[in-house]
Amino acid sequence: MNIINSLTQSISRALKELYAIEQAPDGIVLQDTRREFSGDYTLVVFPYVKQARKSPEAVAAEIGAYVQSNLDLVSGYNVIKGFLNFEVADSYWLQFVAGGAADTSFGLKSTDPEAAPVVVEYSSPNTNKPLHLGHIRNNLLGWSVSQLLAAAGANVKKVNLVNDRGIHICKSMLAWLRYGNGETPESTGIKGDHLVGKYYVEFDKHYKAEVKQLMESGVEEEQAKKDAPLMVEAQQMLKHWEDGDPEVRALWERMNGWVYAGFDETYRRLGVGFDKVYYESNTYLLGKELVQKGLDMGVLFRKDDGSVWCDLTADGLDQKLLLRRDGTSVYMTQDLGTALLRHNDFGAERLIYVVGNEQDYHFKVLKLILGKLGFSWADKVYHLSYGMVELPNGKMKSREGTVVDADDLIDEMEQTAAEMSREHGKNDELSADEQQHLYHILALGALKYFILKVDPTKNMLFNPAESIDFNGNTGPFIQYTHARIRSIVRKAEEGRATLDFSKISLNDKERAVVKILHALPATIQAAAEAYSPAMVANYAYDLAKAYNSFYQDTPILREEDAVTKEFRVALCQFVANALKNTMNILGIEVPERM
RNA sequence: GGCUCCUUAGCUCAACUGAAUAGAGCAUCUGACUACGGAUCAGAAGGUUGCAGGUUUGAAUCCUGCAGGAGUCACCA
Repeated sequence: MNIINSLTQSISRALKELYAIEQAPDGIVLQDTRREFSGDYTLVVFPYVKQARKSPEAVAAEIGAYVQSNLDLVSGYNVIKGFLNFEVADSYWLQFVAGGAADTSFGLKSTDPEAAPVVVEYSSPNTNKPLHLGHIRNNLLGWSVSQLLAAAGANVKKVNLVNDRGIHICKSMLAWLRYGNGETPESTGIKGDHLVGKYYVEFDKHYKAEVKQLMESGVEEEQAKKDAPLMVEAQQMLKHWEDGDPEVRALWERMNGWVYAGFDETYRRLGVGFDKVYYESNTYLLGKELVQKGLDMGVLFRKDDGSVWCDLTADGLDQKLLLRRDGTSVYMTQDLGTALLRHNDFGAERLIYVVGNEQDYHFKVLKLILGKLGFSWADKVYHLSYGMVELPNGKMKSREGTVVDADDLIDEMEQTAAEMSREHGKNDELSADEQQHLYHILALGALKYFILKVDPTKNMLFNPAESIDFNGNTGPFIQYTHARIRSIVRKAEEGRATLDFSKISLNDKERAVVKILHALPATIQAAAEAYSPAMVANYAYDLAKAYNSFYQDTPILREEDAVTKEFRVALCQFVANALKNTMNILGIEVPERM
């Protein structure tokens, strides 16, 4: 049994027997004893002193004595003010290592494929331009949270909702017709999504010129923006698209096809994927029936001009439009529809949307309206709201050319990784292909770790010039630690035997590593509850750091005592497995050598 | 302007639901290569946790006010 559960149960009994305090074991919080004090786990007794009617020192001493006499695994305790520090017997740690070292899935729960799934939507790109740094955070988070929830036992389904229709795509299409000269990804060698993005920019350029011209001839800015011939034509094209005009549809399919090929390539390089892909062109009409239902139920109302609204003023919000006066739907209408579709498709236990915090308001409203429409599962909708990625000079702005392109960034990372590897690496015997693969996983390890180690809810700063490092608290640091361990374990592989570790005594560095390993399952559980890959990333770093410190001044293969040596090799193996599993949750591969 | 979120070392980030002297990395300085892999390790220096109050035995964490920043408040998505 887990020592922490044993402790909290024993403490719970102690509180009851000594002071008649009813405190369930779950409610008792143990924290890791701070380094400067001796002990492994600490109970803060202040919350109980009032009821116990004794001094903090007395309460701590009495609980300590009770627990030690009732739990063999507690080898001692000490009291400092109101802090009761428990010492756990080495025998417990040794048994833990003996049992877990060879468990390649340590810390990971198995999933029941029959369980109601947790559906995670992420990525959800527009098809008019390539992916950039903001999308990278979204994709890495979406993938990692999916891995994390799966590691905590959830049956995860990853979905993508591609925004493949709308005025923005028509802009690219129109510009391509006008100025494209029949260019294709094949004819130009330009990746499909970038080619389409190029024409989106091209549209904007010519459109701006038209607006400027109109304004110079005396038209108001707002009117000019509506009247510019290119905009009028794009609107017409959208209408033709909605009417199913074969020519427009054919062009749309062709250009979207280029974009999908480009996206697939970027997804592949990022190492992310989906169980199901939805297309907005199939779902954008959904939701209208829901609006009708809402009208019938009386939770929505129609204004004189025919538009339909939901009144949320009672919830402290405004009125929200759900159907335009021409009867067409808006974003919210579609999202109501797709939520229902997804709920029906999966019978989901939870519907998670990985979407930036700029849409906090949207999701608040979405949940409210779903509730008003009578869907009991409205509270299963969870908006995983993440912070913006900022650049040193503020937000990314395509007009100012400050957008960090996803493909460019990966390219640069791979180049840097290659340079670093040639400088430091021990991979001369690798083939050219293997080296390329290594550079790739190091590059992505650095990038992914850099982004995922930050609390998802917080905005983060990304400095392209100097942000990504390969030393210190980085992905490659952890990858390096893994490679180094694997090197040791490979060398130790001959003549390994299962020996009885029970006579060993642990040194401080060993104990520190074992305690961190011991905390892995609880860490994954807590991280999953918080939807925070950052907690996993920080864990992996703590473990690697503690291991490196242990490694530095403790002989392993050089150790002469066979049992101690075998124990240390087992500990190495254990750490390697834990690093591999935690990095895998982050979507990061760990190499055998680097 | 209304609402929401944020502000921790020079910089980038930690600190689980309030707990002991607020921790890492980068940058700076000093040590460790006769190596189980130095992409490492050991150490130094660096803080009035934006400011002012309050609650509490105890506050970076909870409450109020203020300052600064971000987001949002579309018949865009």
